[in-house]
Amino acid sequence: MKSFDTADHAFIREVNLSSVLRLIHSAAPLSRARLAAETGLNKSTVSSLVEDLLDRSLIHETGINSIGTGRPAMLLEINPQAGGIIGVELGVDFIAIVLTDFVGEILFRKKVIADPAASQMKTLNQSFRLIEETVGVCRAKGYRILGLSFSIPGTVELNEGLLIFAPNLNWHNTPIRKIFSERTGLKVFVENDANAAAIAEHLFGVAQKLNDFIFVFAGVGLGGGLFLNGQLYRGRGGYAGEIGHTSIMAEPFRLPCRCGNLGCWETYANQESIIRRMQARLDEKQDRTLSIASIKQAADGGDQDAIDSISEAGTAMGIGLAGLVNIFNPERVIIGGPISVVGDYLLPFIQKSVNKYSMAEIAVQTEVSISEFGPDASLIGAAAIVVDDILKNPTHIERR
Amino acid sequence: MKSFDTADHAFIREVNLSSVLRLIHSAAPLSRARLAAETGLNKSTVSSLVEDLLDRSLIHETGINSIGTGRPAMLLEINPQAGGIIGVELGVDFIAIVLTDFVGEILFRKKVIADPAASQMKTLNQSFRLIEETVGVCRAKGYRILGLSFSIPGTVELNEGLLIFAPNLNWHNTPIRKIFSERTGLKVFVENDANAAAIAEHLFGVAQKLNDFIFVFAGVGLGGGLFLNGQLYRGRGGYAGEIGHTSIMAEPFRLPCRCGNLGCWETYANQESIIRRMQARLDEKQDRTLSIASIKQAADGGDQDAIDSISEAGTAMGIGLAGLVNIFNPERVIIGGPISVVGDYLLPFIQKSVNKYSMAEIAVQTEVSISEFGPDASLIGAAAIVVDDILKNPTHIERR
DNA sequence: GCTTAGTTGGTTGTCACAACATACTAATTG
DNA sequence: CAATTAGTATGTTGTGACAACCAACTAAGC
Repeated sequence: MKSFDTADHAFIREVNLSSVLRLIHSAAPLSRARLAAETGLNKSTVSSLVEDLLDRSLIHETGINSIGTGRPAMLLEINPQAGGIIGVELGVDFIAIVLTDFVGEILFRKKVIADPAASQMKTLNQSFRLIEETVGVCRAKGYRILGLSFSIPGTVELNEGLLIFAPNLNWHNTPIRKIFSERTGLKVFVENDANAAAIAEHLFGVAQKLNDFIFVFAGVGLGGGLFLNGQLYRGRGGYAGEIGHTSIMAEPFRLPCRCGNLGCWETYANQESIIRRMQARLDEKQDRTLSIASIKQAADGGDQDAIDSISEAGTAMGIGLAGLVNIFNPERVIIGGPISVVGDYLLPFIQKSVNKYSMAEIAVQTEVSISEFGPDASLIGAAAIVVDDILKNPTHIERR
Repeated sequence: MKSFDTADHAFIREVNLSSVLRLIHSAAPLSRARLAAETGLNKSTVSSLVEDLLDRSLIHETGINSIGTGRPAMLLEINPQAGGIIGVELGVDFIAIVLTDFVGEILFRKKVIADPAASQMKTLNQSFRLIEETVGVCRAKGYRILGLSFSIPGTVELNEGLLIFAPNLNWHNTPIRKIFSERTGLKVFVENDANAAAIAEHLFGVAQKLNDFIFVFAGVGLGGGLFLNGQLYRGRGGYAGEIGHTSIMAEPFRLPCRCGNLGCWETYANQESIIRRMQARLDEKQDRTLSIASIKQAADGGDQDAIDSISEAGTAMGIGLAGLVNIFNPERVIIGGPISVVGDYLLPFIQKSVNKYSMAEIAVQTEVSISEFGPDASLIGAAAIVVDDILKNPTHIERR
């Protein structure tokens, strides 16, 4: 549906408040005078907006800059103590929770095992108890709670905060927001895990100030968080980002994919593919159960089989990414999720095959990075969603 | 670069003028009262905005609706005579020009052969003469000229109206806007051909009111116009949309691609691939020079070889599209460009393989269509760019 | 050390502008 | 005539722009 959104005075104010707040977020510390110069707003307007943001406790005055001639400037920064944010990641066999402040610093975190076979109700209750505990921690610090946010491996409807379908959890049409806002009274956000991770990178990670980048969440499969034209792209029904299901011509064997086809890219480049490659090498020598952690350990110890297994997956990863780079001409591609523990071994091979298989003039414009958040990208991302909402709509937080 | 755009009174006015104008564009005829109801704006505000748009001749009062009780409404529509728009398509071996009115109706068109070996200067002069002729036609009708717009098979920088690189023309860094605005005094727009075609579909074609769709321009290669979140997506340097260069596993043979790799999707699905398939079938029988037009003729005559050649390309097209459908979860995929002359034969095979190879829950949300503009999509698109600019920024047109 | 000029930061008061609320007029049906 | 819907006129409110101002400092000359 096309939008015919209109504007009024309140909208102007919201836009300008957001501009000032986001500028402080990305370039703090800043004086009122610098803000006026950078935004093009009048000095008096900036003063009024800053006062408003101070009233909402979203920023604070943090010191005086007396370098140079003239009156020293009062510097402004984001106020980390604006409030606490609770992020929850619902995994297939775990629930992770984090409490952060308004600048994404972790104040408290906890992770518990969840039984994949347990009922939805049981898992939700388990989450609720974790949330209650975290709320307690937050209140003990004297922070108000700015929001409660869920990162979920599935498709999501944003307006209603509805989980449409999570294949690995086997949950359908779960009204997450309704359930948790009723039980906690908090403002509840729900987002897909790869999208959440992309927001984390945009606000706190290696994609700050970028308009066009792709987050590749590599774990069981390959999920993409597409950040395009300065915003997340979700597609018609929230399914956008299923990047793993194009066939690539990297290797002769073709494995069945969870999507029903053969030879999909993700079967060559996901976490499992590294284990499989290692297994194939070891079969002739010995037999033991492998994990991505144990393979990393072997690689750290100089085991060539481990290093080769990771390298091959990296090459396959890069071949698929090359196609995405051609399609999106992104500023950056970020690899995250469980696979990022072996990121240092993967990266050079990914970069090499991206450069080899994507068009030269596009490849030179693209950087490939490993997420700094490692396996926590989605969890941090849940919290980042709340920060993002406030940066875009500062009036969501009350003046006082 | 991130944007910290600010808002002021003029911005509110622009937003609201645009909202009203776009609503009239998409749902005319409408009364002021309906506009107020649909936009949520106050009745008096709508009256003021409508008067403004009338002053700019962008809309006109077109009749009275006296159905039902109460005072009859004065209906408003887009004014086709708001002005003329000149669209130019620079092809490899032709220059096409079109004059349209403000609702995209063609008032005049012409196409001339261009020598691919000729100097850039010569081709530009040839274009200039065509433009002069078209300006004459427009002036003779008493229309002002709203803009001059170029659709180009290459990469473009929008702010400067600069052609960065067009591989098939072998033009680099050509300042199209500078050249033509100096020589004609008109407002000049420059856009990539696939992007222009996407805009044409959005304003006048089968993508009206859609927020997320993909236009596939199939000719020499496969170019994509990506319309996402209600706007064109161009990527970091304007290169986005190179969709043709992922390898697909459709067929055993692997042909070299213009990008330097082997077995790219576009080598199986572009216009040339149909000719090649037909050639292979005919080699054993006879020898003659083939074109897409002659193959269509054969298919129309019931020639099974021709029909099969097209079908195979359609299947290959669908396999590649399935990957894009998974990535973008679009509302629609539109096939256009030179290949669309055989669109009726292609479409069922494309649809079939899209459904087969993309994820089921995503495939059901996606429609595949052939462009109604056929080979003219990019040319109409050039004109559509100007309409789009005015719909978004009505104040670009003077009050009088 | 004192004075003065110059520079930069930030506030105050006035204005213009756009949307809004309200009350009105206009034109139709029954 | 009442009821209904379309559209206008008037005054209010909220917003940013602008210009003038005050505030706080540095630099330079005596």
